[in-house]
Amino acid sequence: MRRDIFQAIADPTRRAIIILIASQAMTPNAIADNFHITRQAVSKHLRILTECDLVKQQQEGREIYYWLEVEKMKEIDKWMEQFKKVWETKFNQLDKVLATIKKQKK
Amino acid sequence: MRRDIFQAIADPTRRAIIILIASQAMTPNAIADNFHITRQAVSKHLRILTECDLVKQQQEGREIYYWLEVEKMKEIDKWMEQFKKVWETKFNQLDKVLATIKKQKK
DNA sequence: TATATTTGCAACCGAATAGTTTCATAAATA
DNA sequence: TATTTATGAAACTATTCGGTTGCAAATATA
Repeated sequence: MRRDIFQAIADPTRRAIIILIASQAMTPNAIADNFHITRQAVSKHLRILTECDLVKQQQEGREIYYWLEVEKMKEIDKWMEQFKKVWETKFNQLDKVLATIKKQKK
Repeated sequence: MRRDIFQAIADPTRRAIIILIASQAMTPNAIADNFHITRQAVSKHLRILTECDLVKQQQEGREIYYWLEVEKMKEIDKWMEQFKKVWETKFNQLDKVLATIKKQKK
């Protein structure tokens, strides 16, 4: 059972949930109201998101509030940084790539 | 068959391939040398990456060079931007979240 | 206390995933 | 020309995924 943030954000429903609870904590029922899937399916998504620490929860009576651990989202941003270098220096433009191919063929 | 960039980067091998060909174009054989899977498996990953326009290819004789379309990676960065607002304003700190929960319960 | 609400968990199911082996094709080379 | 090399596609397989229904447990309410 692979369980990392990249696999977590792969599913479009989970991405929508993430956005939904990014600015306010919500219960599973309230979250499920926004989708055409069962509350249990939402619960499973929340479990996956919780397992990779993207989401935190706190019980209030019989309700459980879930919210996004925005800090954890930074890990994706961190992974992205290595590409920013490439696209900022514009090293990887098509013509440069083709030049590299020519060079490799020699 | 869902085929989007988020699903594409979900697989760790594909993420490694992406990094590998980010700065230089490579052939499937050369890419496969870096992993403990068959060349055919790499080919399948390249097809998935190509199908969502993350990777481009150009044939040179009997070799085919693959490289990362860095421009396309910006779409991930674009999606991330909505969270940057949240973590920059530090609105989503734990204490604030808990305050929101309390408020909702009233 | 009896009932309603909120939730997570387990079992099940069809589809997708990531890998394999086998094969066909096209280009380079002996 | 015959052979080697580089590649993609097809068929197959075990596992994972995203959903469902049904159920049990805990809390709130009538």
